[in-house]
Amino acid sequence: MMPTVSRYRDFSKEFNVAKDKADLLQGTLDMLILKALSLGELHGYGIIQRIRQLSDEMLNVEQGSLYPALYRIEQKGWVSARWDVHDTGREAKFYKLTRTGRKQLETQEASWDRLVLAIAKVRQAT
Amino acid sequence: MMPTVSRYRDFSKEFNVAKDKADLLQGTLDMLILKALSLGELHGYGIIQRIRQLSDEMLNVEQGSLYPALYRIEQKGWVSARWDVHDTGREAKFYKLTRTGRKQLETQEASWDRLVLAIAKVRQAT
DNA sequence: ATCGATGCCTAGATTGTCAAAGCATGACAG
DNA sequence: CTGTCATGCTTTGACAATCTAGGCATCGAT
Repeated sequence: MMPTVSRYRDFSKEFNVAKDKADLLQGTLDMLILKALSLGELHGYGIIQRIRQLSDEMLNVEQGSLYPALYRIEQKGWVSARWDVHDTGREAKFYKLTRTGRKQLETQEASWDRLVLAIAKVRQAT
Repeated sequence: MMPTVSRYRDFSKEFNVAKDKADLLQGTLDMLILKALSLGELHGYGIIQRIRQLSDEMLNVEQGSLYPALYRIEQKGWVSARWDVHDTGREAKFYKLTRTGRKQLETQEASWDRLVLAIAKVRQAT
């Protein structure tokens, strides 16, 4: 046993730069989108703004993250989409929570709560 | 040799024990490892057990996640490693938090708190 | 005329986690 | 003695989600 040389890939080039804005953790975006939509029908770009606003500018969802996520979520039947014109006269794709989506939101929130609790337990250890 | 697939089998399903096991979200593992090591020097396998125990069995870190993470973390200088023999007489690779690692733990904990807060803000919206 | 904000979409890269496998040793039951 | 199990480290490959960085189009204001 006891190998002398490690052969894991070398990530040492990375340098940790402090960012003022927090990157989303994988798995949280769906919940945020569903939550945003639970407050009412909304189009993609509006979802980004709503999440940013509700989080006091702490969460910034990139478009390149959002739209694929919306597609994914729609495929799963958690939201339904339709093109519509909104007050400004511009067209946009409006998303609406389905019943399944609302269920899913509850599930994901419960999951999130469990994770937060579990991590809190670890962190409070002395 | 290797008995079919049994080694990593999830016995909670077979024994019908509701584990409520949460999958780790990407980005949380480093913090958990650093936290575990902040309680004292430990080897890899022990880190897994410690995290599982501290989280009341809610968090289960796979070996295939842990060891690459440890390597990554060591490359960043957050931990130092040395081979040693422990009380059982077996060899193991012991990891120890460096000063940089302790700072990093604080940073990641602050980050985590910010994320949890931000998500809480979104979630409490009506 | 230009420019920023709005609005949607995509390709590619990155990255972390997991599943699964291999190897090795010690303890212990049979 | 032999087999099995828990311990212990390593590696490969798959996978999924996010981000970067573009593209396109419309609109209002300068």
